[in-house]
Amino acid sequence: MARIRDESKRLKILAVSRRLFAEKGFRETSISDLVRETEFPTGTIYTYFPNKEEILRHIVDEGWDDLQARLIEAVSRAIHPREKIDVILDRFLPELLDQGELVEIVLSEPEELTGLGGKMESLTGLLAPLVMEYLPGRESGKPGLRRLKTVLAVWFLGIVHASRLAERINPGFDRGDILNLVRESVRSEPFPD
Amino acid sequence: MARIRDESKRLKILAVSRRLFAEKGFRETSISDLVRETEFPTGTIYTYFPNKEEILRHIVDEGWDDLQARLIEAVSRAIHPREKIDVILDRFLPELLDQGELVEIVLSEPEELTGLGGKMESLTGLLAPLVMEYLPGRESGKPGLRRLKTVLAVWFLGIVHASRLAERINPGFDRGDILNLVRESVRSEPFPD
Amino acid sequence: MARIRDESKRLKILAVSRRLFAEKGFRETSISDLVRETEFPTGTIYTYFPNKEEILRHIVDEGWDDLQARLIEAVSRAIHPREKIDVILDRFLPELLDQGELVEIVLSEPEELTGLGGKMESLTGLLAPLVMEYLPGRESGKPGLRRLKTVLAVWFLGIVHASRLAERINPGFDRGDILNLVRESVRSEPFPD
Amino acid sequence: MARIRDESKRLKILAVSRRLFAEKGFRETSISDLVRETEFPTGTIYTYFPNKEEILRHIVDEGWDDLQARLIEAVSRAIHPREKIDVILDRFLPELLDQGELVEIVLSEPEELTGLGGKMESLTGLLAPLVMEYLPGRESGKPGLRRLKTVLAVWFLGIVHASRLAERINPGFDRGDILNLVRESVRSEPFPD
DNA sequence: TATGAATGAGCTTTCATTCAT
DNA sequence: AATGAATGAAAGCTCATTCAT
Repeated sequence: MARIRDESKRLKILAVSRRLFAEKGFRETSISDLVRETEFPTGTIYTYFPNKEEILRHIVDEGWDDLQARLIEAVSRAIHPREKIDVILDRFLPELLDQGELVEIVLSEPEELTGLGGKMESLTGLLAPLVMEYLPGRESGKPGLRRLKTVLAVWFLGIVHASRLAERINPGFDRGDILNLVRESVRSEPFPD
Repeated sequence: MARIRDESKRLKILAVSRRLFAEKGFRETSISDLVRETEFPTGTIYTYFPNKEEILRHIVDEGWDDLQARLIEAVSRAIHPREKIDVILDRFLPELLDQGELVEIVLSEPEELTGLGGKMESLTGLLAPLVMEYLPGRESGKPGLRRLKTVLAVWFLGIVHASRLAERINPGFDRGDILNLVRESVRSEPFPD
Repeated sequence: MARIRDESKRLKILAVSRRLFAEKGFRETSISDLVRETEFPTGTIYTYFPNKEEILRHIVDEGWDDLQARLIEAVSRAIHPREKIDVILDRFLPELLDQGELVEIVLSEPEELTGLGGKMESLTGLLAPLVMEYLPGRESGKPGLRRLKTVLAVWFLGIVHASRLAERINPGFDRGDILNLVRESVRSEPFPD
Repeated sequence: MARIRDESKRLKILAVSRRLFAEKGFRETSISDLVRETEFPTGTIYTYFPNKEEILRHIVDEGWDDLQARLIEAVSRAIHPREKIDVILDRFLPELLDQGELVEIVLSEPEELTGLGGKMESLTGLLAPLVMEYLPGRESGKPGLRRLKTVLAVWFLGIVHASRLAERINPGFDRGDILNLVRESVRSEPFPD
């Protein structure tokens, strides 16, 4: 293996693959598609990645890690629970929905390749405490963890999938509508100063 | 006359394909997989369907039409807005989430093959008036159509996708949690007698 | 087998097949093409012909026999050598070139199926004596049989193939030009009263 | 660098294909026939040609171009009109008829694949001026271009087709007879010193 | 090290013919 | 007798990966 010097080639392979996997699908994209679009020889692709699946895994993992790292960084800078929620709604979510290709891939390709489940759990683990802290006390008390996980999953997947749909066809709403909906839903909860 | 077209064969091809498409994916399932599992010769598959894509389309369309027909029938029997919502929450939604294979396929395979967008629009068109009627008057008035479509899409896709996830991995919640969440969310809206 | 009653069906199968074999080629025409175009069920085709090759053979043989029979009939009615030649040039040849589909098939499909060689020999055997009789005495004597066969074959195949070409593409001449050429070539031979 | 493209493989594929296409026909020859006879794996065939049709096109085009190039070269070296005609009759024509496989293919396979029409027009365009120059003045003047094209086509196709026939069956004459016939016919035209 | 020709199992689909009804 | 569903071998072609150069 040895350290591969030309990082720009590696990134180009990832960028081209991400575009093609999102457009045509993973199975429908052949290595020779990548060869044509990157203008790298076949052998070069295999110098950077051991096989096609590994390219997909890197796209998803690096994309996700990047997104999550930025989320963590931004959240950690905020102090009040409310600020943290603001960061999630106003920075993380738009950034996430901007990654149309990544979203498309994660939603279409098999769990085994994308590890969507695990990623969602890791995200949930991150968000749950923040949300819990943010939620006002109620008579009936705060929701349990199980309920919280369910809410987060349904909303997260709903948002992401709806956004993907809005990018492919015209379902009568767009990404902005989705973001507004989420923001208003979250903030409509009565919040005690 | 020659042998008569055997509907049970057609159904077996559809059932086996649905299972395999859901388990392994459409592209990952080969015609010879279908041949092995149906125990029909290749030619027989092509007697009933002109090509592989058409099998998928039939699975999705017939499954969806069936689901929607039962929804329409049940809703039309209910009288009060609230009853109609009950029918959706207590009959349609569980039935939908019971169709794990169908859900898996519709969520994973390309829009061109499943027509998910169109199906969702048709469903939304059906549900929107019911929800509108059900919603209580508010000061700020009822939500606009655009907002309603967004809500319905996000919830629908979120529910369905979360349920699919719960079937594949263990994300800390199950289908029951999802159904409860939806029911309570909908019914928590203050409803005027 | 038994005698098949419906001659009109048999003829329709032959007519449709002749058209399709000429247009697309024998191998490129499938039995289901014939089924579609005749609007007969598959089984019916096989009631009239034992297999696809036999259809081709019947097209060629019946077409050729018919042509040749009319030639013989017309020639036998003529008395003088010159009249016989006239019949060939002015009746047989135009009739032959009118059978575009037949010509196309005989020229494109394999010898084994069309028996072109044998048919040409039979035609040559018929024409040679007529031409011999027609040819004027010369100092160097009349051509030998071998030479005559060669001439007849080259001319026959050249005429027929050129005519077929003129029907498919535009080579700068048409069937009329070919007929004129032949007539003038033959008649330019000085002919003693 | 990787292995270098092996021209000898390409030529072997062409040679084997030419033989099989001529013997059995294009449609009747399968890729696995080529695999068996070349002893190359399937993939290798497709390394050198994108599909079966393209193999045929290369056979026909390369064969024809070669023939025509040699004709042009030889004719351009001759000076007097008569010499040019001699070159055609004594070098080009025998060379052409020697290419039995090529002739067989060009005559049997569909125009769309062989481009016979176009090739004949190109040949005619080459020969017509030479013949025109060669032809003696006559009272009635020289033949028009249309007539000349017709003659050339009928003779060319007749010669070639008759030669092909003589190679397949025994029609009572051989290639030598055809060549003699042509030479004598052409030269019998009274030619002014 | 970088390359791209080589590989062959596997893909989807076709189709002439048969034969149960 | 008439039918058309059934058949399965064989078609043309693809493609992820390897490895000789």
